[in-house]
Amino acid sequence: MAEKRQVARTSAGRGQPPVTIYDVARLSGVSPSTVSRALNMPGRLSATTEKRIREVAEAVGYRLNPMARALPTGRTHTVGLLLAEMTNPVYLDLVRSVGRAATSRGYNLILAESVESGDPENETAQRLLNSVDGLILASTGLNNAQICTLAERKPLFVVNRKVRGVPGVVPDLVPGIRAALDHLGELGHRSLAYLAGPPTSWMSRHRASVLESEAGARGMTVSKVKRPVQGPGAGAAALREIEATGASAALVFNGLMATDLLGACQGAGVGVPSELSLVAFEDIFGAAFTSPPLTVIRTPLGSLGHEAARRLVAVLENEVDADATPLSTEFVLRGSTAPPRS
Amino acid sequence: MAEKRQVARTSAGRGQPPVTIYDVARLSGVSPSTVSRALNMPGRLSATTEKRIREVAEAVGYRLNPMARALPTGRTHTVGLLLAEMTNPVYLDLVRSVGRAATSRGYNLILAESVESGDPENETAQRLLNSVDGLILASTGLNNAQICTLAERKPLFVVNRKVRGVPGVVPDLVPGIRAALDHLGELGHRSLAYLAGPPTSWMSRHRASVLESEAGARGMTVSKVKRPVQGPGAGAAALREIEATGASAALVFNGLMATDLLGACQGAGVGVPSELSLVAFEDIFGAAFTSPPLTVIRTPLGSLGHEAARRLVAVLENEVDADATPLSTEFVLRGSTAPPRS
DNA sequence: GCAGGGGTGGAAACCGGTTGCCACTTCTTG
DNA sequence: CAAGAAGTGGCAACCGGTTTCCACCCCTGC
Repeated sequence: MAEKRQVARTSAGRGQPPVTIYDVARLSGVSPSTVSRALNMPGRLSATTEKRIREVAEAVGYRLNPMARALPTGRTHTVGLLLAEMTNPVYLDLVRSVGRAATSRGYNLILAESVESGDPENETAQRLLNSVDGLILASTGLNNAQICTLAERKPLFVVNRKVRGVPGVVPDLVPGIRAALDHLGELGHRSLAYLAGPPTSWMSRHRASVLESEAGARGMTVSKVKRPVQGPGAGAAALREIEATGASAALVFNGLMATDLLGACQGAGVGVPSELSLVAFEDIFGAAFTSPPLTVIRTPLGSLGHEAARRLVAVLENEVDADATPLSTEFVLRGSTAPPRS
Repeated sequence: MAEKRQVARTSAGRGQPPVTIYDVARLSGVSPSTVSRALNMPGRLSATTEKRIREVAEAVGYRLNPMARALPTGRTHTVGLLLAEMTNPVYLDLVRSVGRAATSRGYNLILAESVESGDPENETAQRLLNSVDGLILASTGLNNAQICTLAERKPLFVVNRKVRGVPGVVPDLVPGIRAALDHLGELGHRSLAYLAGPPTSWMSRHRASVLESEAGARGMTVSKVKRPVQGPGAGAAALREIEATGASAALVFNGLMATDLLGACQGAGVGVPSELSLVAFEDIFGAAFTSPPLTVIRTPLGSLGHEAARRLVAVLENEVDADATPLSTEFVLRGSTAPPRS
């Protein structure tokens, strides 16, 4: 007789227990299945009962339990965004745009940062993967094989990296790099240096390769400078390496390293742009305020995130494959370039 | 006989269906409940069966289905972070620290931004609330009543705002403001202006009030300047308002507005700090690179987020109420202040 | 007058875990 | 040596929805 609840609700949520479709069903004199249909199969029921049930649901403040829905359908209406590390302020844009694109289609965003590298990141990805319907990977340290394995389990998009067999969103580097090299060429630079990013970064290698081919086409040379170990003194170390190449202009993997390098230049009395021209990849907030303001090749990370999320949701909703909109880099001329020192 | 699956799995996830505890149970010759106990009630079973089950689970690659667990327990192991708008780069710190604190305790982070204001934000909050175990509100446009209503449903923490009856995390403004005013006082400033933030911002009002009382104690006056409508020209408008007050130094609600104002000063030929001293609340990335570099009162948003998440999880885990660690603002002297013009 | 078809709504299985209760052993202990 | 306690593990209910059948009703059309 006595209905004893076997499973105790957690005491975390104070207040009365949430109202379920069973409550709504009882109150409107129909069966639970009918309530379910009224709420998400418009037209399946007679207009009058549908309306009545809707009103009752509204009146008693019914709210769907996403977990309960997820169990039978297997769909959580959630997308995951995995970042290896997001110290770089540009990621704010990425996170925002992915979040907005997701919520605009009724999806929630689960954000995960795997500060650790290697296996832990894979572990994080695996865990994340069974809480979400689809995953977006950005700035990942995972290798291609790991990414492919993940992609077999759930729809997945990679941002800023190309992995064979896995859909990805990558901007076209050529326009930005061409404009930058044209500009540097007109100023008279012939010998350039590229300060690379982390060795695991596909994008860093990609930039180096585009840089090299475009520079070659213009009769310029590019020396690749490995990124020094990060931390205090990294900027100064990078500066020494760059000077050792004899380059008159440097292209820097990202805005953070560029501001760091700029600081090192000031500390070492190296004039920018009088003695060394600087062009940074990525237009971080603040790049316009440095002195001199940084000339950059802007990567549209916001658009990349939006695009990735948009296409991911399209896949999740079984829509005809959303055609990829092409995304491009853009050269933004500010003040950190000048003709080489005679 | 024929076991027909009534509920079709979505086709989204390719590959074989995930392995469940039923599979593990069958493979190790025990009942599903025993598997459940083996996996999350260490010691409840005999050591040998527990070990055997664990090995089988590991071997077949069993992964818990979080949704299935959430249904009976009511716990999703997820915390929500709701931001009204996160155009401000300082929020990256907040998001990261909340995310880290959450994942370090085994919780996922669901991030939501409600760009709209008013009711839509409340709607977002309500929806978010039944996907998570607890919620953190930052920079919210919600009113106190709405926040209290939310707090009745699930554990909730507010960041950078005080709401009666709802736990919150707010830094102590006094140290930062005292140091700033002492500094300005020594330089000889007597008449200050406070460029306020959005009228809905509790923190803006709080800063104004602390500013006023501390200034009064030093024989200084503070004129409150309302924030002009944002957009191009906002900085110039703010500058005119500030000049109209006759103040020789201005304190600005946040770093974004401060860099904007700084740009307007440069545009209008107003020397900073020679003609107008500037102090910004919030130490945004880039504030150190402006010219002159911005002197700021730093708000430890990262620590605030960490603290909020830490205490929230403590509540969710029914731990003895974690004692709040006091958080304080800090004055960072850079280059945007000088003695008043004669 | 009756077969057939569309419109409505209910019963019940199921998703994959968790947990209260109980039965059966095995070990203490008086 | 009997009684009670502790240790093990199975049964089955339950969380809150979704979805497949199916039954029933009413309306057509021949």
